[in-house]
Amino acid sequence: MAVADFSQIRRNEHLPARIAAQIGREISEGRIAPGHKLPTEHLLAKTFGVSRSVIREAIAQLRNEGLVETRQGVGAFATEIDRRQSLRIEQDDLADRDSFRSLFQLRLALEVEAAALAAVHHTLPDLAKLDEALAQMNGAEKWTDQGIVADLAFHRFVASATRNEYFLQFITFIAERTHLAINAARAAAVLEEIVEVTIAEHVAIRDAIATRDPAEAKEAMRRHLYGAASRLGLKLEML
Amino acid sequence: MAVADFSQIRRNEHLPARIAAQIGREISEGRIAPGHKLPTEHLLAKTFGVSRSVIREAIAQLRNEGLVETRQGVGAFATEIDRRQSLRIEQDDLADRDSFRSLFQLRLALEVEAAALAAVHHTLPDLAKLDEALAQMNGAEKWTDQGIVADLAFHRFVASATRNEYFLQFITFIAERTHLAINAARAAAVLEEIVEVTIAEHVAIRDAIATRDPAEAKEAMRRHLYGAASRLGLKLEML
DNA sequence: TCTTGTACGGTTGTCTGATAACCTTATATG
DNA sequence: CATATAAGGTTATCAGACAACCGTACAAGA
Repeated sequence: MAVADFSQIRRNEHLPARIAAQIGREISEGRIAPGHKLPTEHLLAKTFGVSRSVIREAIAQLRNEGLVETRQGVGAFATEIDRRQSLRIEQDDLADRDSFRSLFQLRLALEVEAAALAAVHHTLPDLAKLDEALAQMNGAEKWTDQGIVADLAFHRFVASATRNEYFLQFITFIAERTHLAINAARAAAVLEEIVEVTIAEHVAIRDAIATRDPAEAKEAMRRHLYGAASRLGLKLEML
Repeated sequence: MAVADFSQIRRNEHLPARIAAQIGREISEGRIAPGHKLPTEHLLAKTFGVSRSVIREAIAQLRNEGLVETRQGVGAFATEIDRRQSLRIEQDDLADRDSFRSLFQLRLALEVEAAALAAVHHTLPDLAKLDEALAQMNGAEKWTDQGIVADLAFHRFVASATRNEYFLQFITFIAERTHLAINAARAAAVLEEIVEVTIAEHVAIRDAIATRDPAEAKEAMRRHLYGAASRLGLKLEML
């Protein structure tokens, strides 16, 4: 684990990223209202005590996120809300237990529906992939990340079997975020329990999908995610 | 309508955005594999025929998306998939009917669950906001965007009443994307039908939430979104 | 008085060149 | 063989200049 610790040392964030984060916060917390103009690049450079090109790189980042739009000769403006082009999940936010639970609750909604869609749309190669992931879970040694990798793969294959690209993107993204957050919390004891107990739950999901039973697939996925949340000490709502 | 047409003229995209899009495509289409190194800034500047600072701004954008990570003195690398920090929905993709239906199906899963959570967690001010949005729907003149604005507000308030920040962010984002796509398709005739027919459906959602009945809230939201999809000519799956 | 054209000042977009900081590899030394 | 140093290459930041664009003010003409 010592080597892993060193690899987790965080490189300092570059100036443009830090400045973009600050300006982004000003905008998302309402201190710069939508449609309003940002200070000029020259003034921002003086204010932050950096060169203008650092400011330009920061604004390029914000522009890419859709938080800011620039007009040559005029200035940079905070956009109206509906111009935002991406959804971000800040990993640091997930260190907060309530935020983590909130994301897990949202993941539940998506994955339960995905299980039902997979029950309808899966193909034989999809089933083979699920079986492969199950086999990797069975072979996973304790105290390693291998069980988690197999778990992520299982969920990714379920999402892929929906034949819906957005379910695949969203579920893969959210599942990875939640697992990264679990890793960061270093709940090593929880990892072991997850690996052992959830194999049966994953098998139940696989079997419900294979028998093309959407209601049972939903139920199996629900049981699995509630179980996972419970093992993580999270209290989800079953509605 | 003529004035509106003129306001839609599109500004040329700046060089860094265009270059970031090209490099991003190379990465997402697998021609630059995860973990592999990009050409140096100097070489990219020569290849694209631009200055190095344009390249740096492009890379800053890609870095912000998590597609690329840079190491000073070494180079820029395409990231492993799990380092991607945001979910994007490209508006152009939603011009494709199947993609639009896929996103709508995902929206269904989220909004149905949100209605149930709102039934449990809403407050009196939440109900007042829902009523306000309903009043705006009633007052909306045909052939304007006002009905859509009220509809978006209604869904945003439902999501807010879940008391779950991620439901709020995700639902707001997806609802706006779908409405922008509808606008872009200029289905003016459909707009009128949406505004008139769906008020009753929204009222049913509001009432189920107010009576704290999660199952009924789910059912009401389901009927609303299936109805909306049907009016848009989309065939969703009810599972 | 109203409309059109021009000038001016300010701001963003891009370019050029330089140095700092970092990383990797090769070579020298004990 | 292990450690230290040098060299070369690359990114990160800085500074300055000019191009392109925009908004406003003012002048000229109808």
